[in-house]
Amino acid sequence: MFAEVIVDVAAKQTDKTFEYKIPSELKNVAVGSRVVVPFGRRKVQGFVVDIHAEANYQGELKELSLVLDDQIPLIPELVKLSEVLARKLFTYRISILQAMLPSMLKAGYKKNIVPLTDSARALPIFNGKVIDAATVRSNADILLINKLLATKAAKIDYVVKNKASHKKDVIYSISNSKKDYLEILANLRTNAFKQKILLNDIIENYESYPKRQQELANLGIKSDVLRNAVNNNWLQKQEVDVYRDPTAADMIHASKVVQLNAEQQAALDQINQQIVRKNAKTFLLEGITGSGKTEVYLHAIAECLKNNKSALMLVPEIALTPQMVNQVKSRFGKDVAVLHSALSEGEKYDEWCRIRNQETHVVVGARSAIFAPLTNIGLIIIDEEHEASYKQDNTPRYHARDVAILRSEYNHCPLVLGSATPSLYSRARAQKGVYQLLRLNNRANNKELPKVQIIDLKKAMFAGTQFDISVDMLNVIKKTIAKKEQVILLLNRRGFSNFMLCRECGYVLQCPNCDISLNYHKDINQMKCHYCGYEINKPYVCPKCHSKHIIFLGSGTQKIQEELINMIPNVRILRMDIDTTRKKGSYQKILSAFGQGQADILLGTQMIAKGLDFPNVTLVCVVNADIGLAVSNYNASEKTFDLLTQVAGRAGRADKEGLVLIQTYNPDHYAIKLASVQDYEQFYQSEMRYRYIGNYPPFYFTTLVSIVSHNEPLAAKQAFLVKRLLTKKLSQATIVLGPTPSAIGKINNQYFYQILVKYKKEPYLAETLSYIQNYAQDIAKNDINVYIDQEPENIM
DNA sequence: AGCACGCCGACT
DNA sequence: GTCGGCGTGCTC
Ligand SMILES: [Zn+2]
Ligand SMILES: [Zn+2]
Repeated sequence: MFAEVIVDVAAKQTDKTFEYKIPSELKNVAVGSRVVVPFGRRKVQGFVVDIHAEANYQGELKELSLVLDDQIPLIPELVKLSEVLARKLFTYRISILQAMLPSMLKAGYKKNIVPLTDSARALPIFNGKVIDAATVRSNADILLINKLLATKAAKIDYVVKNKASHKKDVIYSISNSKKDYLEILANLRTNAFKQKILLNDIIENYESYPKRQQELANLGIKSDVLRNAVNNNWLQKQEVDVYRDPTAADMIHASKVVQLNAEQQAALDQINQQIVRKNAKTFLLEGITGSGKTEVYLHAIAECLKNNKSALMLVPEIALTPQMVNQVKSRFGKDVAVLHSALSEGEKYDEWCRIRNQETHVVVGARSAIFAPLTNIGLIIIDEEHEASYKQDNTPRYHARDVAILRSEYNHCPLVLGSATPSLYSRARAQKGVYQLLRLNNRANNKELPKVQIIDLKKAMFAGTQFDISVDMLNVIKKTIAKKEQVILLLNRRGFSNFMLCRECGYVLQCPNCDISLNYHKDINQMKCHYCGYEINKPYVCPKCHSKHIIFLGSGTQKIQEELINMIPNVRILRMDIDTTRKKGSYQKILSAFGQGQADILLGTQMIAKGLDFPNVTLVCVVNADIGLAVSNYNASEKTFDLLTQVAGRAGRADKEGLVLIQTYNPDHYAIKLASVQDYEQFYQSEMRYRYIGNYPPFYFTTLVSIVSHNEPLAAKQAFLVKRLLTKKLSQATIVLGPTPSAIGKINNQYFYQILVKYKKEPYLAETLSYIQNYAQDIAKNDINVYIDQEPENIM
């Protein structure tokens, strides 16, 4: 038998299958197996994507070296999907396969240098042992090793390291009868206290064996006693795999099923019908904040399980809170797996294994969970489908929604896209009938909508010395805190955080590799580049003029925090932005501290718009609703509307009236006006008009072509050639914009030139783009790369 | 991506 | 004569 293998070498030239002979001693080789194969001089990891009886390749065939897992990691659906996605996204198939699997299944590579002769072994560098090639650093050593290799006194061993391992627990089981143990106990020496404890436990808790080593240790039985017990055949020692379960300790109470209202029930009926009929239909569930979308999801999942099918639910990373997870687990218990970036690598791998071994049938997770190895899927849900985080912002640049559609087609199951503020893309598709629109117009528990007040900053008086918080806003904040109620304060700004400025010469500390300033990271006391990862120690004098008068400009939230502390005596503030949430789990920590009333104000960037509902929050303040609008991105209005609608939903509960204050310089802008009355449908109408006039999505599809080189003139020249090619090959109606140099000049010493293609129908686009990628490879050989991003999030 | 091979200039 | 720099080509 012969296997077609995709090798773990991400390059254009190796982006194809390589054929290998399957040696008869390798059992369990199947489509989807993770294997080690010889590849040229070295060994690499690979994935079997096809198996056939006859050899296709004309030349000499090598054999597969090794199969790496007991359970075949890739299900056939994903093997097939990887091919489709690689083609659609213009990336290497191996990159897609890696993205589909937990990072634990990524190979590590090592080169060992093995001495072959006695004289070589005797050299101090070997000291009789094999050494790692990476440890050979000095010129003298490199020279020596090269000599040895040339004279065959040493050789290089290429090793593929498999990280995947299960946590092992040691358990002790019993094989004698209770009577036997009583006899053993009777014959023990009088001073064998620990052995007596052990035997008494065996006799008293006979049924609860086998026991884990830890449990026995808790009784005071140490390993020496256990070793003795094993030697005497009282106990048998075994190693078993256990799953690292981060939530094992949490007691989750079964919750009772909530009765749906008529509107929810009607939506559910539509979804259930398609689950039963096994129809790959896409629904857009448009439900205002508080309309109970989650309940509909949970009911649909229950229907799915009832039909012996599994269900996949995606939630934005930031909304994947313990509360959210518990809500699902309380309904479906152990049948739920959670794939979450806050888990450790091992925990992620174990959750993934539980899914792969079909031990759970409900998967909840963020973007990458769309590749969960679930079989027999009966329903896919994407909650808050408008969230930009569903699009991965590095290669492979897939959108979870697009992948979901492919998986729903493969599994013949419905897909539910849910949102209070659907993306215009999805809403427009629902309009055209491509998706079926389901609407929830009522708040499920009849909560009042909060009152929204817009503060016109053109006329407002500012409190304090900074021009950010108006007197009106400050007064309401003070009043709310005085009533012992809580406030959420949102700064609508991407985290421009701490950079170094010299007060003497005005120098801003920049990354040497990128045209962008370095950020100060308090936790590691270093300056770091967000684009290339470059790091240096925090300077104490200006690197340019050596003046000591350097300052580290705080983030916007930090400034406001300081101001509020000045203006409101004894105020307690929790700040939440990229600076305070960099550490794992800190995001949750801040939220729960605020929930427990440890602060009066939760101050933060966009990330506070999601997550928990705080019953004691009666005031939500948006400091600046305009920053989002000012960004010259075609979807700035949509993003602002989404954000405002979402935060407005945070204020007020059934018993206390909520108030939302929005400060803006554009009080008449439709995004702000309509968000204040939570009128999504009207916003949709207005925004569609704007998009139509501007030739923007969803009236056009977009593709961003980036031409990248270390050599700026080369990048520019090639970009113009690409543009000419595109204009020539694509149809008249298609708009080709650019090339323009990217906003940040260079990133990691590479220059980016971008071309935007807008099209309605372009049958030759894929062909043309792949032609361009090949052409770039041929013409400029080394230093030109062409990256393609379908439906980019940020365009001009 | 690595890794080797080969060609050429520079240096014992 | 040999070391090492880089351009070129291949990996089943
Ligand atoms: Zn200076
Ligand atoms: Zn950088």
